Amino acid sequence: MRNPSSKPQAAAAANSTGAGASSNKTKVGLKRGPWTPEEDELLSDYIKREGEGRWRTLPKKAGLLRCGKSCRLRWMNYLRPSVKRGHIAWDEEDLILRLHRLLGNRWSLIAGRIPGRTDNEIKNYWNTHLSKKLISQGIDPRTHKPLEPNYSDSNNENKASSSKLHHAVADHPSSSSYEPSAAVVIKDSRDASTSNIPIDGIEFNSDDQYQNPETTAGEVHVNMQNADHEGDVTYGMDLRSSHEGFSNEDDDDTNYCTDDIFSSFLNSLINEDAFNSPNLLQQQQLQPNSTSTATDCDALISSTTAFTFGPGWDAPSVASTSSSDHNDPKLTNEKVEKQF
DNA sequence: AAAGGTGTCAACCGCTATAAA
DNA sequence: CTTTATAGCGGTTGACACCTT
Repeated sequence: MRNPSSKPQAAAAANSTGAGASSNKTKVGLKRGPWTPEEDELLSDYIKREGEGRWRTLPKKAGLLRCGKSCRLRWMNYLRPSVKRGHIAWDEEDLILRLHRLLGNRWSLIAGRIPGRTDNEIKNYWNTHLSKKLISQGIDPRTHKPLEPNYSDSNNENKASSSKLHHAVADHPSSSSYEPSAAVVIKDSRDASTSNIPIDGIEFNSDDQYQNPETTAGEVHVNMQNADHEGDVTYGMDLRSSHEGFSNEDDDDTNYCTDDIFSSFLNSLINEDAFNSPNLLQQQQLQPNSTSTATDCDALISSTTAFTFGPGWDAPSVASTSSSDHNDPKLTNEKVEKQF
């Protein structure tokens, strides 16, 4: 197995053909493939001077023979100072698992909750590690439920294009085949599909799921029926904004809310999820050698804007012993309210 | 030691959403 | 309303390092 931390330098140093590129120069003389240190420097210097944005014109101004898209990707996934590289810690992995269970293949959303990690990195990590890990534990990575006996067969039948075996486990489009039982309907404004998110103990507007994206666009209806807090809470949210934070410019509609609200909402879902998931508890029990501590998690979480977990998230042992507290939607709601 | 297989991940592709002209 | 530019997303590819035989 390769040392992941050594890869960036190696990749950056490689200056010939690149991943996904059949030739080095195509499309009117634009260079493709791995970035050289010189190109990285040009791009970094330019962005430090001029700032991000205007990607189409950036390469020319920066003296790069790359398309703007490639520049943007390189900056976002590699050169940005905030990008954290290296091994994904256990608590990060755990958070990815929880978020994937909630959100499906919404890599950008997941990445937005994990400081310093990019969607590409998380997607790769999921495809290469976590999905296999779940399968080895008898868990369907698409649904986070126990695998069906014929999982592999049906999965392969539905494969459309990937020819590599190791891609098969990752070949689960975010919504088309992902049909958990429960139901948060999250409509991505960019996307005609919806995510159907399983959350035990919370009932979510199940009538509309998958059927009518228009009627549910941008909204999550949460009906906390088993709580002291009765009545519906409607969250309108632009999921695209999660990466950069909300603009707060188009909040004419009072139903629409800020990133903080979405953050809090998601936090509450994660907390709910954390204490209602046998799979996660099982997984946590499978990590006896984990060095993760509450401090680790605190450090991770504190660096995220408006991202506050309750104490029960900190350590698996707490989750297993005080789950009743964290199943209490009242507490979850109080945490949400504290955000304001 | 060599060949083939496998795993990893940076980079690419195609597509959609949004804003501005 | 249409067109164009820009930004961003998820899925996929392929080079390369490592592993196994």
